Order: sequence, then structure tokens, then C-alpha cells
Amino acid sequence: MLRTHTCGQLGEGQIGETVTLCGWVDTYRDHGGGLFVDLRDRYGLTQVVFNPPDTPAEVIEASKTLRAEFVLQVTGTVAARPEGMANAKMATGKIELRVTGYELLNKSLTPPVSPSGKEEVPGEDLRLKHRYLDLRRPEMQKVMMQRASIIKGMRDYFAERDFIDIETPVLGRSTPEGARDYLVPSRVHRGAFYALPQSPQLYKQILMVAGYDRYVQVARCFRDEDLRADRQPEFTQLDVEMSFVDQDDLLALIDGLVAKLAKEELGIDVPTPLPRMTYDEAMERFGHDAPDLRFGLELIDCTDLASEAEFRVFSAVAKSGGRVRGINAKQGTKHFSRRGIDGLTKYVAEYGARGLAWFRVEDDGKLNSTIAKNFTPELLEKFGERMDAEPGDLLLFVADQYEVTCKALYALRSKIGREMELYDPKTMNFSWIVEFPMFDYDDEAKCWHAMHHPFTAPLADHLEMLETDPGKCRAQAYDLVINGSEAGGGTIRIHDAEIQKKVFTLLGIDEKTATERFGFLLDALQYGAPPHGGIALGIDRWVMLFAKLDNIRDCIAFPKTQKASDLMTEAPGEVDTMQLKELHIKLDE
RNA sequence: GGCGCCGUAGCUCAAUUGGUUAGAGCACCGGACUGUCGAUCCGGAGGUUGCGGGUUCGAUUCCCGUCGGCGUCGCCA
Repeated sequence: MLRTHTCGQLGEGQIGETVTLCGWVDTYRDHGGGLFVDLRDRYGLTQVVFNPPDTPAEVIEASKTLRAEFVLQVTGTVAARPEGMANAKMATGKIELRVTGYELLNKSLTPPVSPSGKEEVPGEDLRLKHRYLDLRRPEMQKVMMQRASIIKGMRDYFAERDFIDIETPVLGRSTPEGARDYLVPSRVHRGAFYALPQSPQLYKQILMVAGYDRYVQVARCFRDEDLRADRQPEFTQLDVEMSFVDQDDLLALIDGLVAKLAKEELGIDVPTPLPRMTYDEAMERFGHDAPDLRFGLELIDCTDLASEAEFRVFSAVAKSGGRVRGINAKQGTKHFSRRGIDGLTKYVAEYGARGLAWFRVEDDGKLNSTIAKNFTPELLEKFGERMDAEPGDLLLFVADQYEVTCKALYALRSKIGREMELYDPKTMNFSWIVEFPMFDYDDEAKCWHAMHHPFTAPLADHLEMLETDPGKCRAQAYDLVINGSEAGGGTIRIHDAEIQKKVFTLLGIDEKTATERFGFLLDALQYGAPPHGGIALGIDRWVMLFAKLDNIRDCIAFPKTQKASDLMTEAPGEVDTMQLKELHIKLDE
């Protein structure tokens, strides 16, 4: 070992000891007669002092060439700092290392991204290009360590409960369900391609058939879709599958994990079982299947009242099967000026809303707006009652098809909640959304799609609806929601060939297609498949939420940019024509 | 693919309605200094204003295109 201690380790207990530290020059302070260096490693900072009489003159002389991010091995004596010189801001601030000699292990160019807190954090493109410097920043190291701790906490939790960690292939076959696949051309099989897994879904079900009744894996997954602040093309799931369990067993298992990690990582007690809400209720009350439950501002239906209004925008929508729903921004008139409301109107337009109807609640309790003349006073009063209107409130309505009111009002609710600071961003909220629809209808293709995946089991008492009313059929599917983010999701799977056949029929997948796409799973299910189900947790998002970060890149060591490139390695890159030839690939142009 | 924001010194930013030689802090280089801790003081160097085109007597500023970063819609079973 080149060192005896780390830079975060020394304290008054080691005073008088001769020690050797290794680390990077965080800052240096040259005083002519001597100099001070704050030496950094991932454990902390220690002040090392090159001063007479402890440090020989020639060592002091040499130390004057030290610069930021040089790598040093320093040996010296741990000493208490002189009277009044302790630094309360440093964990090691009561002591210092009086250097007797040092070895320059390496030099550094002037860093474009400064790992010390001395310069402001540069733009993200530079941070990604010089990721080795960015990752050297204590803030980033803290997140990486927290990520490791969360993953270890998960692994321990499942290991303690007899789960077996089994790896599944990264090179698999493409199944046209779901997201766009990343493809890998086969050299051996001309014209054939592997696909990188969107999740180990089919393998883990096969493992259940194989009798490994408790499976867990930290699995890398790939989806070739456009990126977002909380979405990367490759991401990590904590993948779990169990046999001989029902939905309650699965949820209780994850409840325990949430409680454990919330306690260990954040020091908070999360009561279990976590609250559960059905999908239908979430859509009705919040307009979204992953509502942020840290604040209210719920959606309130006024379709019945709207149908009575002279106001054509309301009545026409109400009478043609649409919905008129609103939210009450409590005391929002102070926060949103007329101009601010115009801004909100533009905002909901991005989500397909054709307009935003609004009322201010005046001091006398009456609703006032440019559109108020289209309503009788009696009707306005009814709206006020329904919306729980009080003086100072701002009522906002969207009239449109149900889906549009959901999207627009969900977005509006999130924006207003954030801007009016209706919740403390530090608080954590965990909950389950359950009973997702089995299918949604594709208007363009005029067919049903599996909402989760085609092996999802319907609720036991919804079996008949597979034939009578697929749109109402609900699934044994559940999502874990943390602070309005989908942090995990899973289902109980179909293990009955008859039900599976019905689902395929409904999805328009004939026997031939089913065999082509996932014949191996259907085969396996015929050889004694146990009842089984599972869940996958988005580890990157967990870390993002636990670390209070606002984007997922900051909790991934080497993330991709919005255009899915790696600025450090410059991946993806072009390849040699020879490589393409071997893969039987010709490019256009 | 659509919409929006951004791009000026190594880094973070500034620059009047479009007007002289594009500035500041930090970093860097040289010097001074025996206790600092974002050390301080003195001096210096550092620019294809992302790139290409246009408007103009004159463009960092206005317009078009393009590249890149971010956010978002579509997309993401």
C-alpha cells in the first residue's frame, strides 16, 4: 500500500503518529516561506503543511511547483493545529500533516472541470466530456457511494430472503412488443440480429418454470427511445420474480424493502403497508398513473354543471361525451396575474388542451372572469361550491376528451404545485398504483394493445370481461410511485394456457405469430409452470429520488446525452468497412 | 420529427436601440510573502463571440441555416 491512512481518517487520535497519505491537490496556498496543501481523496480532505522546521528546505522548494490535481504521496507527522488555527468546516480540521517528504506520483494538466469547490460547476457537456474530473467532485462521489449503498441494501434484502441472483443474456432475440430494440448484427448468421434486452422479462418467467422460485438480478436494460431528464437508453433494474405468490405477497415484499432503504439511506420511518390506489382513482383524482401525492390540488369533475352552462365550450364538450374538470389553486390569484394565467393557457396547450377557462374568487365569494357572463349566477355558485371556492382562489378548467383533461390538468397540477411550493421537495412519498387496465385501444391501428405486456394476468373476477368488455378489464399489475415518479412496476403473470390464448386473440396475435415471437415461453409454460409474478425497480430513479437529484444523469457514472451519445468516448462511432463487411452490412448512400 | 432555452477567454458570466481596442471573477504565467484554509498583494498573458450564410457603413447583438448541450411533446408494452 502506498498509504497508511486516507484523507478523511486522521483526527486527534493519531496526533504524533508518522503517516503516509495519497491523494490529489485540492487547493494550495503558497506563503513564500512555506505552503499548505489540502489533499483530497474520496474519503475527505486533509491539510498537509510544508513549513519549517518540520519540512526540509529542499522539500519546501520542490513543493512550490505543486498545482491543482497533482497526485501526491506525502509522509509526515500528524500534529494538532496551532492555537486558534483549527478549521471547523473540515472534518479533519483539528489536525494537519507536517510533511517531512513527498513523492510526486503524477502531474495534471490544468483541469477544465475543477474537482475542488473552488470554481463553479461548468456546463454539463464539459462535465460529460471530462467525466473523470467531474466524478472526482465530492458531490458526485457522494452520489456514487449512495448508489452503491442502495444496490447493496437491495441485494442484502433479497439474499436474506432466499432469493437467488441469476444472470440472463444480454444478447437475446428481438420481440416487437414494447419499445424500440437496440440491435446487434450477427456475424455467423447472415442477416440475423440479436436484440439487447428491454428487460429480462421472458427469462425470469422461464426461471420460474425451471423451479428457481425466488429470482433477483441487478439487470442492465436497453430501450432505443428518446431521452428525458429521468430516462436513459441504458438503465439498471432490480429485477425480481417469485413463484407461488399473489399480488399481496409481492407488494408486501417491496413494502419491506422501501421501509428498510428509507430508514438506512434517509433515516426516515415509512409506515407499511404503503398506501394503494387504483389506476382508475389515480386518473380521476390526479389525471396520471404516477401521481405526486405530496400535495393535494386534486382534479374535480364538473361535467354535469358544465352541461347546464350557456358557455358553449363547456356545454358542447359535456354533451358530446367529453369532460370538464378543474383544479382549485388555493390563494392562486396572488400568485398568478392575468399574464401568468395566459402563461398557464399556453402551457396546457402543449398537452393538447384547446383552452383554459379560469375564475378568480372575489372577496365576496363570487366567481369573476371574462367568461363569467356566460353563466347564470346560480350556476356560478354551484361551480364555486363544487370547487370549494374561497376568496383569493384561482379556479382553472379544461374541457375536452377525458384523456386530454388528464394530461393537461396533470401537467398543470404539477406546475402549480411546484411554483406555489405546495410541498417540501425534501419529503418522500411512496405509494402503489394497482389494478391497471389490461389493454388500451389504439385508435389508429384499431386494435387492442397490452398495457403492460401480453403475459399479464387479469384480475380473477375480471376474466369474463376479456370477451365482453376488454377496455374495462383490469390487471394484476402494480406500479411503485415515489414522489410522482414511476419507480417500479410488475405483474402477476398468466400461467394458464387458456387465458393466455384469449389474451393473444384479443391482441390480434394469432397462433403462428405467437409461436414466432415467444414460442419458447409458450412451450415452457406447458411444462408445469407455477403461478408466478414479479416486479422490476428502476435503480437509477431510486438513486435520483433518494439523492434529491433533478436528473438521472447525475446518478449514473457514464450517462448518455439527450442524443444518446457519450461525450467522453464519442460513442456511437463509425466502424471500419471491414467490420461491416464481416457483418454483411451495407450502408445507404 | 415538433416546440422552447442556451452557446462570448481554460471555467463561470458581462457587454447600452446595432457603434471606439469585447470586460470581470476564478484558473494560468512571473514576482513578493513564515500559519493559511476560496490565503493575500503586485504584474502579465489569454478571444475565429460554436460553425456557415444574409441584412447593414458597421453584427456578440437582427434574420436564415447548421452543429452541440438542456427541457419538453410525440415516443417509452
